[in-house]
Amino acid sequence: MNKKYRPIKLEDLAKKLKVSKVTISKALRDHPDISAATTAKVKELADKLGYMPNVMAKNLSARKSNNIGLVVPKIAHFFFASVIESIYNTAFENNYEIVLTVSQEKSERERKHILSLLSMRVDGLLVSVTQETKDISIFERVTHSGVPLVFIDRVPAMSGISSVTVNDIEGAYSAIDYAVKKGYTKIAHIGGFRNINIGRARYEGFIKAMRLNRIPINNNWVIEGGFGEEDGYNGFKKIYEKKNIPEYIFAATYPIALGIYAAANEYGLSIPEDIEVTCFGKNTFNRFTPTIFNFIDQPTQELGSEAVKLMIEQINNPEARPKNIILNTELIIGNSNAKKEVAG
Amino acid sequence: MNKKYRPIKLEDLAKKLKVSKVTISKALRDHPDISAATTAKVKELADKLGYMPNVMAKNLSARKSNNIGLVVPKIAHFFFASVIESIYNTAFENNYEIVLTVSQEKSERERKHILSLLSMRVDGLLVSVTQETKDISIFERVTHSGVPLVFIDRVPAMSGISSVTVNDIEGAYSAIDYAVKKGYTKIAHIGGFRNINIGRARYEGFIKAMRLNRIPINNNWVIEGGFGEEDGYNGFKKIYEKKNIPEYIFAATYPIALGIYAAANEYGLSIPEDIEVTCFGKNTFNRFTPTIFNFIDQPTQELGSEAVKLMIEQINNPEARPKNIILNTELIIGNSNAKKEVAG
DNA sequence: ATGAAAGCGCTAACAT
DNA sequence: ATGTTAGCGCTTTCAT
Repeated sequence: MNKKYRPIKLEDLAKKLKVSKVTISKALRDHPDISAATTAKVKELADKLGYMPNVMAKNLSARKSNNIGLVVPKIAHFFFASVIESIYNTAFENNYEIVLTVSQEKSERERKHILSLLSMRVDGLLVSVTQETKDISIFERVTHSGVPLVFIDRVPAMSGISSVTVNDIEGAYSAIDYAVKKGYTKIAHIGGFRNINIGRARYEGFIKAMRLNRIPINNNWVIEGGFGEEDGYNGFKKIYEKKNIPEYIFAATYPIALGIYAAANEYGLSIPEDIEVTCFGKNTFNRFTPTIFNFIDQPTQELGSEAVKLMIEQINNPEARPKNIILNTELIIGNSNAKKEVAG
Repeated sequence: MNKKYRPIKLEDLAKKLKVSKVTISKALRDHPDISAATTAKVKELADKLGYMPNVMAKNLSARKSNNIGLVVPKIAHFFFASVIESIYNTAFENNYEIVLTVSQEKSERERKHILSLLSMRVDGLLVSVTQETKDISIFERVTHSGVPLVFIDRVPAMSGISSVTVNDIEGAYSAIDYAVKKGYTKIAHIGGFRNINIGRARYEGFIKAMRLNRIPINNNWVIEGGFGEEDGYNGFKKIYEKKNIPEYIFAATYPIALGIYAAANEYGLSIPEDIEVTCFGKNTFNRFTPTIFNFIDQPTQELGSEAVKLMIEQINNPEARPKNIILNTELIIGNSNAKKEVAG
């Protein structure tokens, strides 16, 4: 290992070739100013010496980073892992780098990350907010800085900003509609915080479907909380303690459904035999295996790719008006899923 | 939106306060040179004006990035999502930024990413190689550049480099041992490519356990391929076509197991009733729900945190000798898992 | 076709 | 305690 290693720079190449830095710089970028002969010579030497441009210097000089900042609440969660992967792929295809940060559902951490991404002078910012984000001042600061902002799936209460989301109301509605058609009347909803769109819209879809189907809403069966496993777990316990068990639960997220499962299990209740559960999300890691939940499937790949495309549009055309893209969900019933996919 | 927005810089603050840039720079960093009074004044103004240091300039000047580059084959895969999340958390605690790139199991893409991370002058490089990586020249280039390198889980055939891995041989051994104790003799292995450690070690553990237990090895039942679902699917088909079905399959990864499940399903075979399957990995997204596979559980959180710690050690002490950390696995049998966790 | 000079925003070394 | 100078590695005028 070469301790005293110092990366070679333009100047080193320039000296060896007895030309100026500028010539090297231009040659490496195939600038028409430079003759084919010297360009070839420069490239050959650069290759031989393993020259690597210093991107910090390059970006500083160019006053742009070619980076898109990304802030998500979680990674180890199927929905986000899948969206992130899609974002990376789309960015790669378009020659952008993604700088990913993880807020761990903490709005304070989210704030810090956004500030440091702004400090990095990212060309744009892709954000899926935490479940506790209420203060939107940081986002106002972003737009005020002139940095394009696109929200993905989770959008704070704030207008005039581009976003890519799914039709949560429709999705929730379809889950309740399915239950009603199946003859259930004892229907519960364990939902997320309503300060952000997905919590609110899923709740609204639930209410709307209940009303239109004239199913009475039992307030003990409508729980508001976080989006995680512990929230589903606690939510179910709250319901159980009232000594009146629903037949069907619409959970706002897959982790919530897992928490419900765990709590039900403790009380000796089986899913889906005793209680049928439907949730947003789909664990495609398991797409071949049987599952005990029904899913309101979200198009994670599209969410990611549309968000990046929208971002690039905004970067290239800062005048563009904010655009809100809404994608559709699909209700997938329990094991029929596994069977269908395997058959297809 | 302020189109003509230009981020404020040290100089702007300096002018307003009628002091020099250096004073500002030092004040903001709490340099003892500067009096408490001016420091306070500077900070107040910086705050008011929303000053954000330009990290490109800062890093260029400081000749270090405070970034650690990370290259993984996949994100939307429980194992990697979990390791990545742990890496981000540990880096955050230690004030490092992670720059994540995804090779999508393509060694060519991996190479490109490593080069661009080197161009970014990352302080160190964390890599989990693709399943097809054979050419190690890029890694030699990294170490030759004096950039600390730590491999995570997947290590190419190359010595003298730090790594954090799990005890794959032991893990594989335990999976076979369990099968033998249960009375199975018709045992198959659908494994990954043996050009990288995890494919090779899992295969070796399998062979070793079979030999020590004096179980005959049927070559039709030992498949080498990739680590993905399609590889498990194709692997099982190959076995099935020989018209002799094993009782037990040890799959190298969770995706392979999923592929096996899908293929078995097509032939009308059930798992675990007709064939029992054990694989590396654990889908903690499902840790509460029953599962049809047995798992050789890998400590994903520790893999991530140990890797970052090791990396920081190497960054702080470039003289440090390479260290190879090997973590243990744990065999988890089917549904006992769900029951245990819920009970606990 | 090639090069000299200036500057991107910051920090470190050396005055004052 | 504060300021001056120089330089990080690159790109962009503007000459030649």
